[in-house]
Amino acid sequence: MKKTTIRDIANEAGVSVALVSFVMSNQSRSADKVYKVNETTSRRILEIARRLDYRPNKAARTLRSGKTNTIGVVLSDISNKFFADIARCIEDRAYGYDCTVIFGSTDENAGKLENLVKVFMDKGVDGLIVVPCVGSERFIRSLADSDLPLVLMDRECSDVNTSRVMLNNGAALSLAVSALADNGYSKIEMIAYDMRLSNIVEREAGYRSKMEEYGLSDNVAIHRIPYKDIYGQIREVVVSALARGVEAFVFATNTLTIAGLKVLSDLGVTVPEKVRIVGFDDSEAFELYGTSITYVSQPVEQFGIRALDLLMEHISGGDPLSRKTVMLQPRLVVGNSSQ
Amino acid sequence: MKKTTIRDIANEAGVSVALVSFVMSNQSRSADKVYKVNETTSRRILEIARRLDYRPNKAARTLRSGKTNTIGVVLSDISNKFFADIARCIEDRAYGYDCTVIFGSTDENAGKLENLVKVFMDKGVDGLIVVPCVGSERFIRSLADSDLPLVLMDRECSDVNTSRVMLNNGAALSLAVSALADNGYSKIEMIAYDMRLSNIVEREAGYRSKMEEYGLSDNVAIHRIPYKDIYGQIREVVVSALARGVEAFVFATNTLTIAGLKVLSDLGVTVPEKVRIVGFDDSEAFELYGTSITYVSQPVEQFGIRALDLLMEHISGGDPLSRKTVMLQPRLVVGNSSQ
DNA sequence: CTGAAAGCGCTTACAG
DNA sequence: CTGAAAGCGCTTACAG
Repeated sequence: MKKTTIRDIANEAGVSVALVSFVMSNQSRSADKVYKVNETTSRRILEIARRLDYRPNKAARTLRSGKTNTIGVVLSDISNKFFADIARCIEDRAYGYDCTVIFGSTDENAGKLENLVKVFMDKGVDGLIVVPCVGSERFIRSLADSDLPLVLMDRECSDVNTSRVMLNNGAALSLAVSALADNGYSKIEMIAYDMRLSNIVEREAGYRSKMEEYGLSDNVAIHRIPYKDIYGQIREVVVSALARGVEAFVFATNTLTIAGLKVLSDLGVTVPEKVRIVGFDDSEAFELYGTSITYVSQPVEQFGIRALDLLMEHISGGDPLSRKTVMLQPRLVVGNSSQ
Repeated sequence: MKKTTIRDIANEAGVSVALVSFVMSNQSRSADKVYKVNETTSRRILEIARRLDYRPNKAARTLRSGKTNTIGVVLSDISNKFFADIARCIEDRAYGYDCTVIFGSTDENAGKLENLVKVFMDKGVDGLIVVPCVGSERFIRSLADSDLPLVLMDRECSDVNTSRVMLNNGAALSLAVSALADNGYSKIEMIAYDMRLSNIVEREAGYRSKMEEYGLSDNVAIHRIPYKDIYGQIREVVVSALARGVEAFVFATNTLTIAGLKVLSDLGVTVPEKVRIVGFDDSEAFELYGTSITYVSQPVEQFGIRALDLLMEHISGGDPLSRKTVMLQPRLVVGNSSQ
């Protein structure tokens, strides 16, 4: 019941282990490739391998070759729907690359991020996909300077020469503002996070510049909510904004959108009669809300797919100068909440 | 810039690699343990290791010892909130065991499950946590007969001698029925899946027996929805049930609950005025629904924690006769939807 | 208490 | 076209 090794096959076939190894590795190449190995021998070896149910020992292969066929993905929180969806896409696509994936969640904590990356490197990964968090910039820069292939996702990190896949965050909030301004609303306020994450910063910039474009500079108001007690914080903001006669809210993230809708619902403020909103990201929660939600949609699956493809490109050589930035475009889904 | 190995340390310290290896592995034991190695030497070796930033090569260690410090977790779909939450718990807890986790999603497809398990075994895992799916019973039985530690989660698989962590599914639906019957409702119908998953079957049994307990056998009605086009299927069921004068619905899963609420909302059937419902699992979507939902709550984090603990117990020896079944208890969260 | 040596299973030059 | 051999970095008996 011991696992069969390359040596067992060699004995059985009466050839050297080297030849078996050669045949086995060529096997995984293109099917139409003509082996340089004698075809009869090769066929015999393959046959024996199948009969003995040969499974290459990955640890030995890794030790020898240095390749692990494993990649590490460091994201904020895998139980968050956005990242869970991305994780799923990466998992599926990695399968095609004959590659397994290990995930880690940072909870927006730079220390955890650093630690996770170290654990993954110790474990042995061929490359890393990382969602930066506040405070991790320096570490990520040093990481990029090492020779481990790296792809950044969802959030920028300045002065890092590597590939990345990002959302056009400015465009996302421009779409949100336009959706409301085009319906004649001008008192549009933004609810964002306190955190200085690049994507949040860019979304704020998108909001601001679009407001200016509509000549609404004087109405610009960005509310930066601390990461804890979101509901309570938003409630305060909403109450005072309503008192000032706000006409609409745009939200910087999905979590903020849900919390905002919950607040409005609890306050008995109907949408879109009393106030208009444009959300961020889709959510199954929207379906149970009374009115259909207008929201900015991200091509979630593209995050995973493109990031993995870029990483694989790095891993399989590819000159370091060919680093690419993939900019994903947001899309507006129009519902009644912005009418 | 090459990675430092045990040999570099040995050279630097003027001792054998064996001694270094011995010191390094003892180091990871209890801190108060007195080394049998000369303390000065040991200290010097440790010091050099730190100075040279020594990181043990996991592949070499695995090749030699056969241990990978990796476990595989096979679940339905990691982008599903329930499983994503579990994944997160397992990830966090595995860290404490100095162990990494690889996840795989079956999409309720026995072929995928089988394939994933094989990939994980080839990759090398010390153990497996598996959520069975319909049709995977035979394969899982054969898996349990191999010597790879295995823990079943969320769903049963008969005749498998291994540990498992399950929800008391019967009790879950009993709670749901009681919540409604105690409020005087008797025409309570259940919406479940077509799939013959053990947890669904047990939930149906729980519904049925509780109805009988209340003397409502004649009102028992279980609607089994196919896995595709859930919304459309539920809509048909709901419309005809309403025509028959149904008073309440109980749902077998979270997805069904959300879809059901959506259908009711679209039909303009208000809850609890026109019909009462008890849902399954919490969801952020409930927060945006007009009335608070009564639902059966599962201790989600316990699934991950207990399953991992059981698996680790298997892995670190533990006699095969001590297989345990952990039965998690559901809890009823009362809202207005059942009043 | 410490060292020399074998070996885990594979791949990769290097001969022939 | 095929084989003998070295070596990836570690751990584990076995000597001394």
